[in-house]
Amino acid sequence: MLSKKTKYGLKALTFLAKQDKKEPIPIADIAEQENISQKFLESILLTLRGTGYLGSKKGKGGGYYLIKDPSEIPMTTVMRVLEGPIAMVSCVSLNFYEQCEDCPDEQSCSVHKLMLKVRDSALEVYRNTTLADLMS
Amino acid sequence: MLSKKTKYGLKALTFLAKQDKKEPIPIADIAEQENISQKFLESILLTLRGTGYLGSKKGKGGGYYLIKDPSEIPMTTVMRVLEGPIAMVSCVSLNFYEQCEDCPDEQSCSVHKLMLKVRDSALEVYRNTTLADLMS
DNA sequence: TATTAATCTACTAAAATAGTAGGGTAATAT
DNA sequence: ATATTACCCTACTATTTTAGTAGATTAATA
Repeated sequence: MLSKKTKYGLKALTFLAKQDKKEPIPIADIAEQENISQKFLESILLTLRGTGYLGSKKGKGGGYYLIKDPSEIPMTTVMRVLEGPIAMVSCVSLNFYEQCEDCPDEQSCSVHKLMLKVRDSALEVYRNTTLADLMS
Repeated sequence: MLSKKTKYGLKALTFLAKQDKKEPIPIADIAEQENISQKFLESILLTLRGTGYLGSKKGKGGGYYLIKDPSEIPMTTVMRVLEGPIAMVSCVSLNFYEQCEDCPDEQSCSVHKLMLKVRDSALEVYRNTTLADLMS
């Protein structure tokens, strides 16, 4: 299941992408519009800032805003930051690879075989989907 | 992340598929060979029996065995029984559909849009992969 | 200087995961 | 008849994740 963190993060990004003017939007506004706990959203946006796609400004007139065009924001980065590894087992993870401690041979492991396929197909979706695709 | 339940279930199924003779294999043997807690495996195999692909026999000479040919056992069924819905959000689930309580409009929801694509791609993998594909 | 709004730190309650431990019942082969 | 093995329960536990809440601090702006 997708975590609420990811769900809210995606909704917030889409909300920001939909704004006409690229002025900063306060967390409170996003939280209210998208029906998200403000404090929770606070930490989510902070996490998302780490992608480099999101900028923030303090003080009056401050808030969050997109740095890049939605079409330049692929879901791969967003999902990795919010949800963690795209792979369902660490032994097929590109960015978070780890050997399974109980697995004697990766090449002959049935779980490895299946999860490799699943990862590839998910990765293809995330790579070919940008924030712009989610706006319409 | 894939649960150990699913991981162990897949390993057990593959183990059974690899047997030359289709005689029943005791749980204890599978557990030992695949390095799985016997009690845990017990409950997993019981769950898997619900798919109709797995048979069991009590008493001496008893155990678990495949009813169908591995090539006729698609991962869709196996994954649904072990891991639950293939969809990452209930609003895109085929077998476990539920409306999101916080979502005013499914059609315009960015999460819905993305997760629909992810579900489709995962489903394609699971539908086109059978137990036979995991054996080699 | 006051206000606004992001940032940081710490804590918590509930649920899920991954088991362990132990009991008894039912079927079957020898 | 006995041993073996699946089946089916209950109950407990330890760890991790999830989804927050609360409150203090820092920075920018009017």
